[in-house]
Amino acid sequence: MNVVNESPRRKELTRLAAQLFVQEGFDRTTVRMLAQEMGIKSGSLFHHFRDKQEILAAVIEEGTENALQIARSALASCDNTPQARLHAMARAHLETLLTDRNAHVVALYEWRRLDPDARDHLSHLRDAYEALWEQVIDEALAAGLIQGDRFLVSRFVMGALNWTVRWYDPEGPRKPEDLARELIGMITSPRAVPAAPSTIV
Amino acid sequence: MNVVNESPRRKELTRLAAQLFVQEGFDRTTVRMLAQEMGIKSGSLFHHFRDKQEILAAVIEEGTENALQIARSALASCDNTPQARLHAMARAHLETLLTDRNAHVVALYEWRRLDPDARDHLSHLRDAYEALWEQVIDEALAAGLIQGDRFLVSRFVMGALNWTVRWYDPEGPRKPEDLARELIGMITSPRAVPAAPSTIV
DNA sequence: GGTTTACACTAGCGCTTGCTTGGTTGACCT
DNA sequence: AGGTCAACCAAGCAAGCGCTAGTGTAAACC
Repeated sequence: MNVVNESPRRKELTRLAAQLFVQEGFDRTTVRMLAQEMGIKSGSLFHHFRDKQEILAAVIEEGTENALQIARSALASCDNTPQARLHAMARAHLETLLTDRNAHVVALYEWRRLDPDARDHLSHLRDAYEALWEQVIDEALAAGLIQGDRFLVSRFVMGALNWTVRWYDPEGPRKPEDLARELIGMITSPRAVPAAPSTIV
Repeated sequence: MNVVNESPRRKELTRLAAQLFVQEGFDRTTVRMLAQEMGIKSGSLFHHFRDKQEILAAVIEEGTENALQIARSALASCDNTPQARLHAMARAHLETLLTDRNAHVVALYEWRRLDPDARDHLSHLRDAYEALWEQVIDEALAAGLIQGDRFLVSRFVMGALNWTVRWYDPEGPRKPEDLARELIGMITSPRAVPAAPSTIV
């Protein structure tokens, strides 16, 4: 049995599982359904994963690690101003929700189906991601770009962003860039909003 | 079998079901667990509800109708300024999340477990509620209190508010009033934020 | 050439699920 | 006294569940 997400085969199976978990929900997705989607028989599934729980954990781990990596590189490559960093985080968050949508929907909706061990491990990953946000928001507060309580502002912002998975349509006219700009514009003082990056037409 | 939520007995059973659905999730809550929590045998449950699905629909219907009613009376009894109406809606929303927490958590997390008929009926209720929000936000936009795209602003605000069910602690120091004030303060221009109501110390 | 490894198969065990059936109880009405 | 009705119960059915056991096979390695 594979134990790490490194195996390409396992990675592909994880991706398929994420899709089914979104469609049906974790509990209603049976191992037989998973196996069929993967083109194998249900027994063969347990060669790749110890049990059904481990598939859920793999899905969430994959998505969260990607989000963390994207956010870090977005912060590393943007201007070093509070505005630019805030914008980069929002944009990175929304782009992750687009490219890794299934995994993130699963993470948001099925978190409580994780057993305690997996939840413990994965909450460290999630905390690392949220810490990035809180740091960027702290900088914006210190610069007077936004006002309010540090804790509440970060919760509100992450709530607004995470909620997008319930209504955002990737096929629609609005791009992640647009959403990010609008959100940052909404929470910053009007006079403080910088011009949009030059990539926008 | 009862068919309306009017029966007091059924209303009480619905309340208990909401609690279990939050604790365990809809799919993992068995009819035997529900029956035990209600102090009856599993077969007796089907005297009150046609099937398990109907219990879920009853829970969500109850919560949404309460939210709608509270929001309407909050709007009816507040000052007729965009600020006051915005604030009243946010506060009403958060207070509903507090008093009817279980039902709302179920509505947010288990919506997709509804069968198409129930979903159709309940989405009309939900649309009526969201229409209240969009109206109030339109007024705030027209008054120049906030800026941005009508659609996006309302989604962001509702996202921030709904997300509170994931982190808000009713036992903590922050009251719904505080959260509402902070959120409105965050999205409105600083100079436009009115003084807090006199009930705040 | 023999052994190991990765991946897949068939068959089915033991258990739980939502729901049904047929019948009982006790409060209330006429 | 006789009838009604909501509320409940004991028992169990058919279907589906996660997972295991044991086996086959083709490629990779020594």
